[in-house]
Amino acid sequence: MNGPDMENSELLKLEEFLPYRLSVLSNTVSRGISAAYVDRFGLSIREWRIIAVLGRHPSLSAAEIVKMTAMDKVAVSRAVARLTASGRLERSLSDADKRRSVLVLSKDGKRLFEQISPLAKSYEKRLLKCLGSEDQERLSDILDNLQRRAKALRPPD
Amino acid sequence: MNGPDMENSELLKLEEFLPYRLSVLSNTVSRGISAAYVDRFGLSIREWRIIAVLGRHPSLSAAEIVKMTAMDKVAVSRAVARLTASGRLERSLSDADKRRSVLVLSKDGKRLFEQISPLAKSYEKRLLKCLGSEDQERLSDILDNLQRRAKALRPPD
DNA sequence: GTATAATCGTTACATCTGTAACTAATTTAT
DNA sequence: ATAAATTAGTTACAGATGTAACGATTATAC
Repeated sequence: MNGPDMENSELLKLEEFLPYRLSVLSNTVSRGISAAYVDRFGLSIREWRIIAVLGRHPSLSAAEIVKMTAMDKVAVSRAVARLTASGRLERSLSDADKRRSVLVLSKDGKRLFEQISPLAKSYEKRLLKCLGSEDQERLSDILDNLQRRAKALRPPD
Repeated sequence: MNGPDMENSELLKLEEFLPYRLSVLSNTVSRGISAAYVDRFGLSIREWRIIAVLGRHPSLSAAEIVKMTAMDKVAVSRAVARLTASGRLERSLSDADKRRSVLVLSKDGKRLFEQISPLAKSYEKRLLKCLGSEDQERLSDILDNLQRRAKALRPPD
């Protein structure tokens, strides 16, 4: 080894580097989604996430949304402000704890969730069509493992 | 179906939605990398990508870097400007085509690449430790397929 | 050869994002 | 009961980002 045709094995090949590949894939997919449906409704991806969470779990506080969306509290605060301003969300204060907000989709917000959900699912379905059903299940498990692991590997918040 | 305990199958469960899971995973991993080594050297992830590409492929133009990094040309232009300013990169103009730049790592840039490469590989190795070797190979194939597919699904640039 | 179109990279502008600082409300400790 | 610490959410600021417009150069069409 270390002769003229060694493999240079210690040097990184970006195109094979898992973090890089995940980032590129995630960006490609996100752009596809925006183009496919989120843009049309004047939503950002983050606003859409909040709609999606509140669509299935009404009456969450901002802090609970933080936990369920992997967004930080500033991002949630801003997205909630925009959604409230555009009439998709209704915000009130908790009686028990006057710091806490109680967030609920408005009629309009619910309609949005019901309109976009099937589009999102259809996109996902088309995306997954390139995999056999066995690979689909395997992928899901792998992603769970990687997520757990990645979380453990990074420094505490 | 459609009774009180229907599965609501047309409504999206964010936590199971592949694009969402990819985004969360990619962000977690990227933060881990930044914290683990990129930050220490005063590099952004994008600057690091350019270092990595030029480390293995010297004398690229900005447009070629665009193709190899999935970054857009503005992002490349800005990252190259910073890397040049900080002495990690040397920029000259092509003789044949005076629009084209010719980019090469400086001595300092090369050293950076050689220092960070093993750290990056080690991070990747630790991340992948949660998967068996069979799953690791499977994952690689799956990501390739998904990337191709996601690219095909989104509107032409 | 000249006009037109395409390419390379940068700049300008508006928006988005992350970090830290902040106010207000609640909890904990003493 | 009061002081200190914690929690919820917002705001302020600096820096990052995406889109569009731009100047400069080269390629193409006629």
